[in-house]
Amino acid sequence: MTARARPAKARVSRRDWIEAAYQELARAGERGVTINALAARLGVTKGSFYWHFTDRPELMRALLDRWAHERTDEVWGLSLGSTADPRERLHRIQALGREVAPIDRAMRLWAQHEPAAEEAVRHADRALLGHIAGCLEDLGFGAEDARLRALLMLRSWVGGYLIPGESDSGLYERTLEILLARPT
Amino acid sequence: MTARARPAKARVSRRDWIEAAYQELARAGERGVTINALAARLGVTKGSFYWHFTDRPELMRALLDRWAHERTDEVWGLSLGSTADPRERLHRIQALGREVAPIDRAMRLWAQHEPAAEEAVRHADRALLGHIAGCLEDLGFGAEDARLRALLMLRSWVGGYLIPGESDSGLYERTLEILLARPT
DNA sequence: GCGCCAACATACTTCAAGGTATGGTTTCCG
DNA sequence: CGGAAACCATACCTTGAAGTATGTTGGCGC
Repeated sequence: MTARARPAKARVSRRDWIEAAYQELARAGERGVTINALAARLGVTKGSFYWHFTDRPELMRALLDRWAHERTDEVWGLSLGSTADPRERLHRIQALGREVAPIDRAMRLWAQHEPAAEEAVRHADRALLGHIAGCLEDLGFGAEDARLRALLMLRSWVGGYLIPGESDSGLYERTLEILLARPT
Repeated sequence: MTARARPAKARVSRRDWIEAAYQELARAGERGVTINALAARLGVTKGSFYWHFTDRPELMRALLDRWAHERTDEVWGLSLGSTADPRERLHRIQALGREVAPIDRAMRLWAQHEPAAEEAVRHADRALLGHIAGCLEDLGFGAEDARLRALLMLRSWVGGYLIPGESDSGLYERTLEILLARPT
């Protein structure tokens, strides 16, 4: 136990910086990740930061890595260790989505003006869409139709980030009903 | 025709500033709307800006107004002057969506960190959702179901802003099919 | 033809954020 | 114990954008 508490003499590791930045990214977006704010939060000054990192871009790259790995693990955890029932798996995806909403939203907003972040989101989405489409195929949808409905599910999901005010409880349930409705 | 060209001696009106800012907002987002950039684009300097406006927030409020009115007119134009066929009207909504995508996206991104913009988007969405739901009711959906499907349509629509890479042609057609599918 | 004022130019200040330079302190290791 | 390396504080520089203060000009009224 190598001194995890820090109330006394600060001493902050590189990982601590990345964690704090990650939290701040999820909370206030990319532009909210400022060196001074993080330093204050960690109880140190910029001197510490520029010891562990050469510049801000390096920190931001580390955040991309951290998110990519976390997201990979999450989708991985969805694939195994779960029921074989496709509907149940889709519900778990939605539940996961609600959990990771803050950081997911921050990443997607960041990706709007940062090619590296865009690439990370693109990559993560490819995996997630594949997983969703897999569930839909297990439910009997054709490959192309499954891909389309998976994309529609993702779009309606992240679309909520950009629509203020609306927060109908039980919306996800009924959304899933519609997306799983067979063409008559 | 009061001298619309400006290659010679600049002379820029307040409306010109708002127009240029509006273009730049749609192109590069809210943070892309800088005084100097607009001045260069208009062939003048900041001195002109601070003549017509007291500060930047005033310009941004003007942009909110301009967008709100434009959006109102658009939704208005959808209501009248159109076919009575609800499906056709939904198609026109989608077509309109493609047209206004840049400024719509910029507004929604801006609304993420600006309460005034959020309120404007909220208000515009309320009207648009009402209109879409109206079309769906005309197609025989119940009021609550229509509201839900309208929201789903809007979400899937704006969700595309935050999902990189995907741009399936003919996606809107098939999306509408799914959203209009009756529960079996 | 003269003044005057709207409309702009120029040069300056301010502020926040990233980044640098350098010196001080703690820790560990021989 | 002594010093080197890790770790951090302090003070400073730089940049870009907003905002200010004041000089300058073109055109219109009369």
